[in-house]
Amino acid sequence: MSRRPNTAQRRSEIVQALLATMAEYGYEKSTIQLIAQAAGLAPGLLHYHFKTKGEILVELVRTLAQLSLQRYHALAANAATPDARLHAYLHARLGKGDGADPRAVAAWVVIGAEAVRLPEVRAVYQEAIGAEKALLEDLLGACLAERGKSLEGVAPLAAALLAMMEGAFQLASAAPGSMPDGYAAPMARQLVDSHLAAG
Amino acid sequence: MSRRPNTAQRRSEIVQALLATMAEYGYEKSTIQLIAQAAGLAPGLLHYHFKTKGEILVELVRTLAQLSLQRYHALAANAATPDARLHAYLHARLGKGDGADPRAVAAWVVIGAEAVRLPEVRAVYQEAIGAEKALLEDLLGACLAERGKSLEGVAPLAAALLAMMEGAFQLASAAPGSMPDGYAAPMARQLVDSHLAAG
Amino acid sequence: MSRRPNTAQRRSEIVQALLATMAEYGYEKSTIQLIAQAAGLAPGLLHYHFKTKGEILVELVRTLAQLSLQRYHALAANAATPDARLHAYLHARLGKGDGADPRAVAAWVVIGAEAVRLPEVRAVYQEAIGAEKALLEDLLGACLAERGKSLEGVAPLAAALLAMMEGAFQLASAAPGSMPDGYAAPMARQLVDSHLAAG
Amino acid sequence: MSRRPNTAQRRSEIVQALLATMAEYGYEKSTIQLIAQAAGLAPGLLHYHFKTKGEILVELVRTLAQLSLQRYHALAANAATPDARLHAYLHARLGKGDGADPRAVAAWVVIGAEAVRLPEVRAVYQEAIGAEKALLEDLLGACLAERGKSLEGVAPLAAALLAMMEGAFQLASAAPGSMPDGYAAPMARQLVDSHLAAG
DNA sequence: AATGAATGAGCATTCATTCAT
DNA sequence: AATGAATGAATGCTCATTCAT
Repeated sequence: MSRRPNTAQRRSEIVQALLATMAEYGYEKSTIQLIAQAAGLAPGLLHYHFKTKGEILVELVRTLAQLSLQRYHALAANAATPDARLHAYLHARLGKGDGADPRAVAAWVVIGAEAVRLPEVRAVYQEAIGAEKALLEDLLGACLAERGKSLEGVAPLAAALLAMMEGAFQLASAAPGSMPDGYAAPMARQLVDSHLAAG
Repeated sequence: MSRRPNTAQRRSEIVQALLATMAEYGYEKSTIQLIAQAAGLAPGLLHYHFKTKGEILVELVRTLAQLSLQRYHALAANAATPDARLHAYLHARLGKGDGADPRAVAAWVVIGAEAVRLPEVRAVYQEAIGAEKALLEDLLGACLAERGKSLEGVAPLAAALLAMMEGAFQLASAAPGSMPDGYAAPMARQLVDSHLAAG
Repeated sequence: MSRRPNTAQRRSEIVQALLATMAEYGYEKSTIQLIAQAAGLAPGLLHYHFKTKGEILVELVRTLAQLSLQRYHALAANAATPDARLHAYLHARLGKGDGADPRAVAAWVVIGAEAVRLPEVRAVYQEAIGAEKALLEDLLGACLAERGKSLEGVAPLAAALLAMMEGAFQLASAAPGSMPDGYAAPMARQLVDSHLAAG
Repeated sequence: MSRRPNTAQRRSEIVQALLATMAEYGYEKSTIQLIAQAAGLAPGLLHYHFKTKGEILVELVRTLAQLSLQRYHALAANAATPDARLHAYLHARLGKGDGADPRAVAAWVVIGAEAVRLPEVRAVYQEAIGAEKALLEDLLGACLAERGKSLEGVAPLAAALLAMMEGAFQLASAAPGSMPDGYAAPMARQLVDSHLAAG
């Protein structure tokens, strides 16, 4: 008699389609037509499942943020010590292969720029950044605690590492040839290890 | 009887206007009308001085890259040692005040995202990043040489610092409240100092 | 074993929903989705009971016309003289309270404008206006006959009163604050009474 | 060197084009394309001279209101007595021929319905109605004063006449065949004359 | 009868670019 | 050099209607 809702499935398809187009065309040039085509759906249907194009973007931000956390948790499952967990984190975020998706990285860079001007995007972007920062502070704090050191400098250290990660995404997407191969994860590890040893 | 050309002046005014609008509206939403208004010029005049809107953007990228180098050179004028020059560089790029322009930072973030999809922008963006990276490698190399150390690891270290700087711009523009105040320049210095000491 | 059809009930619900939305949004902006929501029905169901949106409008015109006549007959039931019947009519159409529905009045105004351009609506609208005019001519004619006067001027008089009524609806819906409170029914009565006395 | 603005001229052309299309298609169906075509202009140009379609409508309301007053003043120029001026007014508003424009009447009816739902339209519509009502009260007041009568009942009388006029426009546009030919102006005159004589 | 997803044409609006003056 | 009007394609969004379930 009635028809089963399939909204969740469709919404996810649409968000994935935006991810794909945004990595190639940016947000503004990812037209509804283009996204619909990438999703294999009729254009009008996108506005049935999302009120505005901006809502698709916001959901994409949420999806990518969640994905990032999931990837860490998967890699950190077997990490026994604070240092191992920190390394797992840096590898999850900066390592190549193992589910690293250049499209997702490029889309994240575009999102970062949209967050500069779109309040709704900025809100969810900041939420994601805040969660990431809190996690990183926890990880660094555990490493410091194990060494019997003060937690005082943990906030700026986490901030600097976060910046390094975001910048690595930026440069990987916009100036790929200019960067050494696979520098990010090992270098981040070395820098933080030296700092923890010295501090 | 002909009046003297003021093209250079006008072009500069237009580029500055784009800088201003892009920080607030992004590139796509910085319409010719809006840029003209910000510059106090008639819309039609912009296409007299620039063939396309994209050309204004490319010139803006060049202008900002040049500005960044100038700021370093101004601050490094009195730096006598390699370490002093490196610190001057990090301060020039990450320090607050002293000519740090939030609008320019925001515009640079937007440019980074446009570089992902626009080949002409990517070209000049990579050129700027390449120059910055070369400068940074020089500075780091001099510090290592002074300590009698190998130059082997200089490329990834420069890359990591470059990433940290770009990421700091990103986060300063899109998630300002989330970051500790004035963390970037000191933390970058500490990390590189520890690394140079340990390496 | 088949359930009993409830088509008549559903059609009425849908028409009432259009009445409600049209008073607030007009006809064009009363979307099928909106009407369905106001009726508490699924959108698809509206096209099961009505072939097109226009058909709902036509049925609404008929419903309102019928309602108007019913209201007069209810109020005129106890009127013994021609003058009493005329007064009952004017009160039924122009009086406040007693079932006067501002939404119905507003909807009727909107219908009047749609009748300007939609032939199917104009047809039923004119039918309703014609019936109203005939009734009014009958009522006025009886008053004149009772006074032993000629029926000659009855048509323009009925037309003028009809116009006054329609205009009162218009102004009540679109410029409510501008009109004196409860002016319409008494003033119409006075004007027609003076005219019958003088004519 | 510079180009002379022609905005006033263009705006007027566009408003006239809306007047023409609205009489035939209503407001919602008067698409920008259609209005542009009626004005002989490119569609995009309409949004150069008006920010939104609604603004064109608002200007049309103002234009029609002004026109109505002008028509009265032209006809009343030679009226020496209060009664002559009142008759000139009724003739200006209800008389056929002499610049009576069926398209303007139909457009006014459509405007009246749009005023029900669009606040910006309602505002200017009410302003126009208010001005008309004030003028009518002045005219009626002068007639009463000349007869040495109280001005007490002037407000509802003006309101009733205003309603009659608006209703006459409505019926002339939506049910033309149903009304007697040229009934409105003479009948309005008779009704008000009887009333003034009797009151 | 009923549901809610799906379609696609149509809409107001935006905007880079052109051009007459 | 400069102005501001003009163009027309493109875009996000709306919506009556259809249809599989």
